[in-house]
Formats: sequence, C-alpha cells, structure tokens
Amino acid sequence: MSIAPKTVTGTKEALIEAALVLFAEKGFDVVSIRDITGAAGANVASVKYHFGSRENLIDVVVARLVTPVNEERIRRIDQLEKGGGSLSVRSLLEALFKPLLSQIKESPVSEQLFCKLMGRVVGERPYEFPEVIMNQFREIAERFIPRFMMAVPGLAREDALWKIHFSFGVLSSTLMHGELLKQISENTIGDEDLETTFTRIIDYCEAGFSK
Amino acid sequence: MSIAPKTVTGTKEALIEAALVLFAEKGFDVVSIRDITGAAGANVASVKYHFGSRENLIDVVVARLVTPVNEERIRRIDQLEKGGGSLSVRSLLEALFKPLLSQIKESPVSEQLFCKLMGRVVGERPYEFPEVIMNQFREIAERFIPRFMMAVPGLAREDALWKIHFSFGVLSSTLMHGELLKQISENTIGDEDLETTFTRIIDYCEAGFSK
DNA sequence: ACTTTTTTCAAACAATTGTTTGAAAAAATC
DNA sequence: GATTTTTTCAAACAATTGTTTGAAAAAAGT
Repeated sequence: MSIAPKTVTGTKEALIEAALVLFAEKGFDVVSIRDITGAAGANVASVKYHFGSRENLIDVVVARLVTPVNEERIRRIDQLEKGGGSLSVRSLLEALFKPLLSQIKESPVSEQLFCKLMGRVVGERPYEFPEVIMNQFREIAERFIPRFMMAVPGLAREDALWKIHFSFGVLSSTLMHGELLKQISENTIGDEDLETTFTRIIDYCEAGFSK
Repeated sequence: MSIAPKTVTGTKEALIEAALVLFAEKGFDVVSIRDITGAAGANVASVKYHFGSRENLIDVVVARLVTPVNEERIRRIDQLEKGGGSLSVRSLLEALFKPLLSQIKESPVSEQLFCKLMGRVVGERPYEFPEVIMNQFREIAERFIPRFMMAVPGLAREDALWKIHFSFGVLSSTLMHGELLKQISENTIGDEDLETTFTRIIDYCEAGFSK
C-alpha cells in the first residue's frame, strides 16, 4: 500500500482520461486510437491490450461518465420517495438533471469539456449503449415515469414519456451547444454560472409538464 | 426542351440525392465518398468534378435541405407581421417549426430519413455551416427574437434567447431520436402522425415561454 | 536468483479514406 | 462533320484507420 502520486496512474488510466478529453473535444467518430495513445503517451497497441478494442474503450469511458450520474439519480429518487406523498415535477426534474451537475464538479476535465462529452453521450448516437448502461436507464425509467404521472394529474403514460424525452432534449442540446448561444448573442450571454443555467433548464421543462 | 424521365436526373443530382439518403442514415462523418458515388452509380472522381470536394457536397446537401425551410420561416413571419399587433408565442413557434413539416412532405426520401437528416443538421455539429446559411439564421434570429420578447411581457432578450435555444433542442432531439422513444416504450408509442408530434412539441415549448 | 506473468513497444498488416491524374467517352458548338 | 467543351472513368496517390504480431522490457511471484 503505497502513496501513489497523482500523475502516475498507469497506462490504462491515462488512456481513459486522454480518450475522455479527446472525445469531448472532437466526438467519438473522429478521434483515432493514435490520437488517444499519442495524448496518453502510450503505444498504439495499448488500447488493444487494455481494452480489447476501440469500441470497448468507448464503452468504458461512457460507463465511467454515466454510471455515477445514474446512481445518484437512483439515490435521489429513493430519498424523495422516502418522504412519502406525491412528488412535484420540479423535484423529479432536479433528481434527473442535478446529478449531472454533481458529476461535472468533480470531473478531471474542465466544465466545458465535460458538458460537451456528456452532451454527446446523451444527444449523439454514434454507437449503441452497452447493455449495462441500458439497464441503468431502464431502471430509471421505471422509477421516474410513474412518479411523473402522479405529479401531473391526468397525465397519460404516453404523454409523460414524450415530455421526459423533450426534457432530455433540452438538457443535451444545451450541454452540447452551450457555446453556440454565446456566439449567436455576440457574447452578451453565456457567462453565467452552470447552476443558473440548470435552473433555467428546469424552469423551462417544468412549465412543459403543466397539462 | 425535352421531357426528361424522372429517373434521368444527371450525375450531379444523383450524387446529391444519394448523399442525402446516406447522410440521413449514418451521419456526415461516417459516409465516405465511395459510399455516395457507389449508391449514385457514379465514379469516385465525380464528386471532385461536380462539387470540388466532399465538404462542398455536404454544404450543397445541407443548403438544399435548410434553405427552403428558412425561406418559409421568413414568409411566415412576414405574413404574421402583416396582421399587425402582438404575436402569440404559439404562432411564432409554429412559424419556426412548421416549415420543417412542409419540407418533409415534399421530400424525396422517407419521412423518417428526412427527420433524421434534418435533426443531424440542427443538432449535430460536425462541421461549420456555410456562410450563406449562417446569414439565413441570423436574419431569422433578428426577426423572431424581438417578437418573442413582445409576446411575453417582461421577457428579457437573454431569456428569450435561452428559451428559443431550448425549443430548438426539443425539436432536434425529437427529430433525431424519434425511434428511440418507440423503442423505450416497447412500441406503445411513436406510431402517431408527425403533425401530432409537432403539436406535442409546440405545446411543450409554448408552456416553457410562460414567464 | 530464477521463473512466470504482465506490460510495453516498434513494425507491419490490410482496409479505407479523400483526392488526383490523364486519357477516353459523350455532348455541345460551330 | 469537325472542333471544342463537358463529363466520365479506371487507376493510382498519399494518408490514415483499427488491428495484429512477436519480441523486448518490466513487474510479480516463487
């Protein structure tokens, strides 16, 4: 049991982190194995050795990114349900979205990069989610959908699904193209805190659930 | 002046249409020139000859897709403003989104494919818009933003920008991942008319503008 | 110290990428 | 019908892709 310096994390870890940054910057499709191994200071063959294939590495990166978020979502809905009674749309949206904020804060990469990558994971679909993650989402859906239906009296399951889908659209497009807004508004916008932006998103989505 | 059979549209046109279908199916990044020329029954070099480069071909495809939509947006806001007085948020959203519906209807490819491609254009950003199209968007922004501000008393420009941005997020994510919802809901959803879906989207976004 | 396992690495692999060439073929122009 | 222009095409180009090899190096186990 030794005290390992932060910078010495081993090749495997270095690959994951390098891939994280590069995927965030350029997208999954465009980044090559050589880009990744180059940035990580590792050999081209190291990806095959440690992950088996490029696709597997992507899965690992995505899992590392998404899993803690989904876990916090479950924790939050647990907590909410512990209170008993009906839950508000707002509290449900917060339980779905705010875990992203938590994760962003303790991310090794910059807030902006993390947002882009997470946005890609949610919004882009260049590949299929690994089954592990699909199951996470299924569980979340099972937990949240009935709660949304209870929160808005008379809301059919079909409508709830659509509205949740729309809400994730708002979230992902904002994460991915946050800087676009800054650019369009000639930099009069976008300097605000990320939490403020999340409040904006939740405000907007909450209104969309009003029947 | 001869009566040209539909199927004989020339290589250039065939390339555009083949590219349209392939881009819609697989995304801009993934489709190669050989995919396109192969599907179009043309030579590999034909892209260079007719368009100069792969990137130019993409621009042409995107322009062909987006331009008529933007033109109809301008026509619609013209028409709305002709009436005088304040415009409702709903009418503005319809003026922004319904042109997509019109275009989808007279599209050479299937509704589903068209949706995916349009969603990619709006939501994915693998490349920069050509300047012509950026100008279209700028004009639309200039026309619509003040109208949204008038439609919602007390709505700051900054807030209007955010909400419009969110609304486009809803639109694009729905276009891109429409079939995802069908899949999640185990096919209990998604068979509805596209116009119904657009009404859903507009309903949802309209609510988001309520201060 | 020796053996075994894990890990790294340069080099090469086969496949695919966008682009370019230069000469045919087709069409248009005169 | 001859000339010019436009268009097609097979072939090759240089670059990059993910993957694989087999041997060297490092680490771990005994």
